[in-house]
Amino acid sequence: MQAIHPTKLRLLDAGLTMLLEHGYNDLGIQALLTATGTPKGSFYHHFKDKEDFALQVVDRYMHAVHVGLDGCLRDTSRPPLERVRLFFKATQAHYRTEGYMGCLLGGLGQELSGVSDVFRSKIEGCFSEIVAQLTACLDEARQRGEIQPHIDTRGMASLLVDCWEGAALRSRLRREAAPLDAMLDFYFSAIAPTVP
Amino acid sequence: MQAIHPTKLRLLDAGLTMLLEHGYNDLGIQALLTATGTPKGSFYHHFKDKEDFALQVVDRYMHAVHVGLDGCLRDTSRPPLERVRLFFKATQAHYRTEGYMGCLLGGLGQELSGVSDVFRSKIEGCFSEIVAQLTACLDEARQRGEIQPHIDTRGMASLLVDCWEGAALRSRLRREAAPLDAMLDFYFSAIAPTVP
DNA sequence: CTGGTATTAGACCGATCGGTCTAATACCAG
DNA sequence: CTGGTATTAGACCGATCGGTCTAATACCAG
Repeated sequence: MQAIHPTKLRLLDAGLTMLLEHGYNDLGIQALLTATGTPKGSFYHHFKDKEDFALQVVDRYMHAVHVGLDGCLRDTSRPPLERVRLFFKATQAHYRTEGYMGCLLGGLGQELSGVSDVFRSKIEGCFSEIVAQLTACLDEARQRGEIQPHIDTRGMASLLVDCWEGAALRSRLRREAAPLDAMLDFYFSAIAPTVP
Repeated sequence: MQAIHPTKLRLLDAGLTMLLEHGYNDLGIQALLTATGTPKGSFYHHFKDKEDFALQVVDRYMHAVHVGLDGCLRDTSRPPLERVRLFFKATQAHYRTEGYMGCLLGGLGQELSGVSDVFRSKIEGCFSEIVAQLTACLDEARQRGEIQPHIDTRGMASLLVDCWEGAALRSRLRREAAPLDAMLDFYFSAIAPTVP
């Protein structure tokens, strides 16, 4: 594995924050260069074009997501459903540090999927990777009898991700965590009702 | 009530479709003018600027939403929960006619809320209008005992809208209705479980 | 130190952006 | 028909966009 050149890393890091705030079309290359003190030649040395850059930012974002998923979902000291919930609570905590700007995948997905099949399939691919990880954990919950045996775990994982993205949008609009909490409470009480 | 000038109407109608597909920043004024055969002078006669235009497109979108809400939710021949569900099924049918491009509010909300407080509060205002209408209908369901009496109807209405938006994004990414159906099935079976 | 490659530096490019402006024309009230 | 206003028409504007290019410089292997 080749180390990432520090200049490239700086651009990708700034790109994540700036893409989250501005989206794709409102983010000018020049603004990125000014913010990071990078000359234009460096940018086009490390990236083919703006699209390539944004796709690599998404890759880095997804790398972080996978680290989070692995860290939470493989913690066998906790019951599987609790691990899933912890992952989303951790994600929520991360959103807070960014000022509740929502999820990069949701943002770019909404902005670009009508216009770019490259981004559309890229983002859809990211979501389905996340769904796959969550599905495995829900399967484990089903095996342990924590959720009912007839449940379609893949469908339930997909639903969870979808609803989460909706709550993340609302959280972005309101700049607060409440919609995320409400969504998680509803989902988990519905999937594993506490029997009185 | 003053009649809307036909040119303005043409621009607003085309704007709805084009904003849904392209989003705000990727939609050029010139593209809109070419698509509608309108000279630039007309555009700036009817609209102060691009932002004013987009906000008026949102107003028209919301007008249609309110017509749909009124049409469904006031149909007292059906139980309230069924009316709510019918509203979303009708919305889903409308998405289909646009090729599953999702919801304009979700699209513009994601793209612009990080960068424009005008749009952020506008879109949030739209969502809370919808939530208010749905809340009234859920209240009616609660009165009739179709949902449990302790339920926070406003919270449940807000949640419904949020999850719907998430499912609409996924539907946009996948260009199909499945995520919308899955979300509605889950929500309604959770809020009013069919007792075996 | 030497030579070759990776990277930086930023001037420069055409295209397009949103928006302005003036003159021509359509429309409508009297 | 007349006069005044609403609307159309599109040339034009500066600013900025993403991207290219060449020369200078940094870096690293031998």
